[in-house]
Amino acid sequence: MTSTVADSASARRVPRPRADALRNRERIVTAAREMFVEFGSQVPYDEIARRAGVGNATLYRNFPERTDLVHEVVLSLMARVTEVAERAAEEESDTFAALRRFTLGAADERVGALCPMLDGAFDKDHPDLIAERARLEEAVQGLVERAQRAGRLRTDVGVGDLMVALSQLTRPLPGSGCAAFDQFVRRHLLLFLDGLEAPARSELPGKAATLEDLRRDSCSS
Amino acid sequence: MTSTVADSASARRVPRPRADALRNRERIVTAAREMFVEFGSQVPYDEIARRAGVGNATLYRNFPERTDLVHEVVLSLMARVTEVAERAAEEESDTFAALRRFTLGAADERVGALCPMLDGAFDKDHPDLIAERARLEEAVQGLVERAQRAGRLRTDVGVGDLMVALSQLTRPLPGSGCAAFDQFVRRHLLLFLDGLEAPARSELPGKAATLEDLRRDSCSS
DNA sequence: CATAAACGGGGACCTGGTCCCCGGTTATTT
DNA sequence: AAATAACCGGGGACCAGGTCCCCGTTTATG
Repeated sequence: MTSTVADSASARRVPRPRADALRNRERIVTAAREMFVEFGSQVPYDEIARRAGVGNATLYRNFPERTDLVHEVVLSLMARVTEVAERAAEEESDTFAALRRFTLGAADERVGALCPMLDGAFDKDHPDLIAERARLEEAVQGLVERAQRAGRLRTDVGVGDLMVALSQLTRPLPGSGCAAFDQFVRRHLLLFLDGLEAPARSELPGKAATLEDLRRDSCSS
Repeated sequence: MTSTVADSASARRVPRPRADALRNRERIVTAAREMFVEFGSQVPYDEIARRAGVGNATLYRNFPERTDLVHEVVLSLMARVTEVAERAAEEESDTFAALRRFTLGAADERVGALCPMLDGAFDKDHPDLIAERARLEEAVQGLVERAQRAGRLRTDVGVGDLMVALSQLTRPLPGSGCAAFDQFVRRHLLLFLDGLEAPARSELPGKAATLEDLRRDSCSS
């Protein structure tokens, strides 16, 4: 056995997974993300496998616990959304335009899926998750604060308000996989953003919602 | 058998249901409405019965088919929302304030529940339903047109936009029966309404959504 | 007070999701 | 290019949970 493979990994016994195995794993996560958004994270394993175009055994082999799959999906989704936020902040000069771009971009990534994730068993305190969440929060918080300092965003709203409304508005109606619905969603997001713009047109009850508020409330049930 | 009872109904054999029977039926519909909102219309029959404080047999006796129950719940909900719309139009002098009042009132009635109803088997063309829907549409359409004519509501939005966004924003997060969430919902509805107010702050893609659009799209899946 | 309608809980049936086994297929190695 | 081992996929057994009915008891009516 000449060691041509085991250069960076631990000695031997980790000969690198096969190419199609990784491809399948990726297809599964993608399919799961779509299914979770549409039917919730309790959707049958076999359905996910079918959507991914793989046998159910492959799915069970890759993710023996449902928790693992949810974890992977949430992580990948948060990474993508964070990416959107960072690019928006970087490439958009107008602070409110940056906020718009983030919002619409996040909608395209189906952030609405993050909410239903919080239902069942799901390791909320996993290190990976905390790290990724920190990145996301920092990015969005940055967008919000920048726009507020520039006087473009009303100051009686918080990151939590934006994120929750965004999630709610982008959640698909259960029955419809209807594509034309996307058009509606964009309209409503833009309307909501118009309401977010300074100066404020009305007085809001309660307090600006931070992300801490969200975490606390969503566990209270 | 002296016919003291069968005055308005068909001859005999319809001696009027017992008092507690009607009371139970009402409690069931109320419980079902709450459960549907929170868990979708596929929620187990036994759970509904438990929430209603009746035995499951009573539930099965009153609504042998799930369709019947959904039908009843939708009908009762639409009636209540229509009521809200009509009172808002009648008692509020400012046209936009009427719109606000309707929106918040409808949220209290949990219109969000109407959406998940459209998933499974559910007789969409029942006469009762068509009639009630006509009343509702007329009432809301009236509110919208009045506000638009008064120049208080932007003209690039339609009844469909309002109803869909309203439904979306009031849908509860699956996991949380969290009461504090209501506070958020009101904030977001008010923000959305601010975005709806004339003059328009941005240009929207697509066309103002009528209720016809909604019906067409939600069946396409 | 008599009576019949309505109630409620417990248990049998059955649908539908989970999870494993094993024969066939496909990427890697010399 | 052939050998080999990892990976794949479908079918079926197991099992949890929802549905639905039966029957002894309660309660409104006249």
